[in-house]
Amino acid sequence: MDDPLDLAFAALADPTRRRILMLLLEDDMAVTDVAEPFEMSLAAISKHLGILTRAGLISQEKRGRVKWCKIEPEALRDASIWMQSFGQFEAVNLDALERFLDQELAPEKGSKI
Amino acid sequence: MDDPLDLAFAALADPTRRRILMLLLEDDMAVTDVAEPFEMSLAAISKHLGILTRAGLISQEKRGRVKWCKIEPEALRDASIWMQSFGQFEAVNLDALERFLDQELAPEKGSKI
DNA sequence: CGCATATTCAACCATTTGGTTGACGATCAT
DNA sequence: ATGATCGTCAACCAAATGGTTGAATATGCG
Repeated sequence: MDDPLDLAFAALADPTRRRILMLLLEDDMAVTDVAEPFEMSLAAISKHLGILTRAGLISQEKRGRVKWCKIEPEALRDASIWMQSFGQFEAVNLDALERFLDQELAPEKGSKI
Repeated sequence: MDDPLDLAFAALADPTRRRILMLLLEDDMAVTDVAEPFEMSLAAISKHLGILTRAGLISQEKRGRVKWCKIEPEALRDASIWMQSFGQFEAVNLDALERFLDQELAPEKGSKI
């Protein structure tokens, strides 16, 4: 029920949350700044951040009135290891990586990040 | 909405479906045989298989009255790549990564992206 | 043909999800 | 102290999810 893999995969299943992770890959950010590129209420982003936090994919630390969000790549490892158990995924092939990044980063390029 | 990654991660988020994938890792199986270890109706398993199929994680081929389910690692690869990009490039500044990829792919890589 | 097997479909149900809005508690600046 | 900013909470909503059951559709067998 509370299998960490459930939480991690479910968290990753939402494109907004994956975009958030991509943002945080660049730098730690305050909640408000995370929300800025999205056409969505701050409360909605706050919920997404809560889901990412519960999944262990990010951590949040409050300093003053600002809550800083930081990516926690370790949690991704378990999910990654699960997939490796299929044995058929060797090293990342560069073309595939490029295709992925092109697709995933495209929305960010439009905005000034 | 129809992002393949959405479908793949959402499919992986359910423990029943992950168990099904583990089963299919051993061998191709008929729907009924997939369902056998689960305390759940056949219809429920059939739905799960549909979700896995739509996500591209398995394929189903009907031979006679039996529908054979087969694991399809390709879709898992994209998801795996997505996660590995965090593990591997966590500390890399994205600009640098993009510059690296541009440089790596710029010379006449006739790939249609 | 007639029956059993394999699988899906359709309708239904409870719960979860992803979003909204408005009020609220903290914290900082003047 | 006043007021602006940061973020969450609570209540609500529509839609999706994961399950059920019972009927329906193929297909194979004797």
